[in-house]
Amino acid sequence: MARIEDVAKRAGVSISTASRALNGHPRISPNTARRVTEAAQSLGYVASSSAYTLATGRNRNVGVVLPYIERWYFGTVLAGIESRLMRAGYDLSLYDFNGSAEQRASVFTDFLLRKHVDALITVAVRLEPHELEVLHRLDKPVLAVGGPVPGAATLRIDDFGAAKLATLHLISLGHRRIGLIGGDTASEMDFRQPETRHGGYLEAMAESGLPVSDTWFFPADFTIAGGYAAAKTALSDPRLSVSALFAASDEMAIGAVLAAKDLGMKVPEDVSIVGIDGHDLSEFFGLTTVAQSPRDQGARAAELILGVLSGDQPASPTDTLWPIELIVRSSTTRYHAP
Amino acid sequence: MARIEDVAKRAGVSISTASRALNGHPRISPNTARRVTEAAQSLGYVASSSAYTLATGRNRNVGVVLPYIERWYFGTVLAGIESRLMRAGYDLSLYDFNGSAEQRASVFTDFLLRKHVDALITVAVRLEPHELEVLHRLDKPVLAVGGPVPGAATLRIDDFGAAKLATLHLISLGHRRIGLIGGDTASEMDFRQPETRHGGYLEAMAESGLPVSDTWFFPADFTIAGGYAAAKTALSDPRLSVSALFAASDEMAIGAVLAAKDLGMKVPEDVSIVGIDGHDLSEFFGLTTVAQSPRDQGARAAELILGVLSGDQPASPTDTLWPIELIVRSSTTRYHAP
DNA sequence: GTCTGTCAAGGAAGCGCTTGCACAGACTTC
DNA sequence: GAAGTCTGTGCAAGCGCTTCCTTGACAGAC
Repeated sequence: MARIEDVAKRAGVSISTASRALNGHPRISPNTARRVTEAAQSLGYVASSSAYTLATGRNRNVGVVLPYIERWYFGTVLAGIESRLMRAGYDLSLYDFNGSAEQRASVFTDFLLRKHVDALITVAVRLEPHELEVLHRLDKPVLAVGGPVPGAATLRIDDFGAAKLATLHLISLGHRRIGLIGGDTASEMDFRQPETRHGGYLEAMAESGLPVSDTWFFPADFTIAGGYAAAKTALSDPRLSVSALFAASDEMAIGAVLAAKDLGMKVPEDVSIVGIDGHDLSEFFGLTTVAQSPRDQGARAAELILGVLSGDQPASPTDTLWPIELIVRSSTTRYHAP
Repeated sequence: MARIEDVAKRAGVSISTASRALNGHPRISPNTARRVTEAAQSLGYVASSSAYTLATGRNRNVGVVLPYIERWYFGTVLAGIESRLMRAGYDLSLYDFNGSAEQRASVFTDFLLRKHVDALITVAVRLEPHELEVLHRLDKPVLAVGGPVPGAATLRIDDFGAAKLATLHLISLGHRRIGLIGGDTASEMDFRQPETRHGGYLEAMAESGLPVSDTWFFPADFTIAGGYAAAKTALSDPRLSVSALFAASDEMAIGAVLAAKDLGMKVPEDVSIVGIDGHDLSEFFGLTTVAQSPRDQGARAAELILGVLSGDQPASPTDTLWPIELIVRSSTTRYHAP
């Protein structure tokens, strides 16, 4: 592997000149710059990242912390982050918890402390106080996507407002008895959305002067199967007679659509269903949803962090709200008495 | 941030002794080792990874190359790799193509050359010759999961055999006219499975003396929506009258199940459907499938690579076959004439 | 009582880069 | 024409580790 010394020799300049030429410093004559670039090219030279890091303290590397990779939302945010980061020549180090407490602990006690990353993006994680302290001690830019991290910049949708909007949509269609498929305790541990969205639903109901029954809440685990099971209960108990369901995620909403069909009910004639997320599959299932765009949010998050790292942006902990959009499809319709 | 010098000072030893103590070298008295460990602990010392790398040439970092993160199979393999890697104290650098040719190119012309990773795991990518050459020149252990990379070790299922097994399952149930929902040209570009699985289907049919019609092949893009569209065509053309469908992935098979239902057909009474993968959702949809376990494969892949890196395993390019399992659920049944 | 071998610990080089400082020469400016 | 300002380049220190080589202390062998 070629070292910078080889490049310098071949271009007939000193090592320092070679370094400056390759890094695009001013005060290098165009002619020299060209010779160095050509020498590097012909030798296939690529700077060793560890030497670069040791000398500069910069890593060209951003860490991403998230609870699961294999779920649609997280994977999609990650894809967005990665594409923007790579375009800027930045590496991405992945730290996911994989649902394991010890893996999670090791991220904070070991990995993050290795000075391997210049900045951190967290995706919808709900941090414990001592984890937060680790983050602050790192003294590196931190950006939280999809859920606030105290003291850090944030990029998120208004989850509360999104849930309220979805619920108000149902209410505006004349629905009065609206069930909620929300998060169970396990999912609340891992990320923040469940309870915030629950709150939006409650406020929409309250503001519209509608009563809410505890029996209209059906906890689930944010998966299709979970939403299916919850909806089956919700729709087959004759005492409840909800005419619409709001699911706190599209995946659960899709499960609800499938459950309704399996119960011989027609969507939306017999039951209206609305979700949140704008999941890839929501269009396929004709689901009315409040869409966010995780991929674009990820890309934007990377952009914000890159801005801070390049010094263009101040590192102030700003709270950026990502726009949401109500997409009405064929899973919701006007209420009519059975 | 504490440096090793601080640790040494605090423990009252030289830097070199501190280093050896922290790395568990022999020839350090137990007493000294303890003092150094305690000093490190109390200072919250973590070795700088770039200094470590520069001095040793080792990175404690494995790169993972894959075409998409947000698809179930890839995300799940990735989760498996990550969990095993973290357990060994290894970082993971993510390089995905994101469906972008230039992003893909930059992985090979830039990122991989930075000496940032000790080894590479590729997931189901179909490498171009010049990409392969880059890999070989890196002179680092490479492991290919889910699809061979010439000259590298491989961990994969027998895709050909899996497809054959799925098809033979249908044949053994008396089906004769079996449609194939396989890969379209776009998906064949990105990864290898489509055409291999196609081959397995053809061989099963041929060995059983069954004719195959070109009109029984329905290309799709390996998604639920794609499988749905393909199955709708397959099942609604009266000239075809296929009694069973083999889909080259569970996601397409799920789409097929939904299409059948929407056409008013009963699964499996009116049409049997089988997939490949053992997708998280396959159980939910009662899908008969040939299951692999991407998560376990990922973990195993990481383990194999770690073995090579630690010197326990030779770096010989072995081809490891991961077992597959036919899981019969409620989407397939014995053929009976309409 | 000297010699050799073993063990624990330290000195210092070196990994491959960046960058502050020094310096030589060319170009202004009065 | 001397003093001062730019420009372009080189020297060498230093980033924080690991590890080869050496040293010193001590025990057992002769």
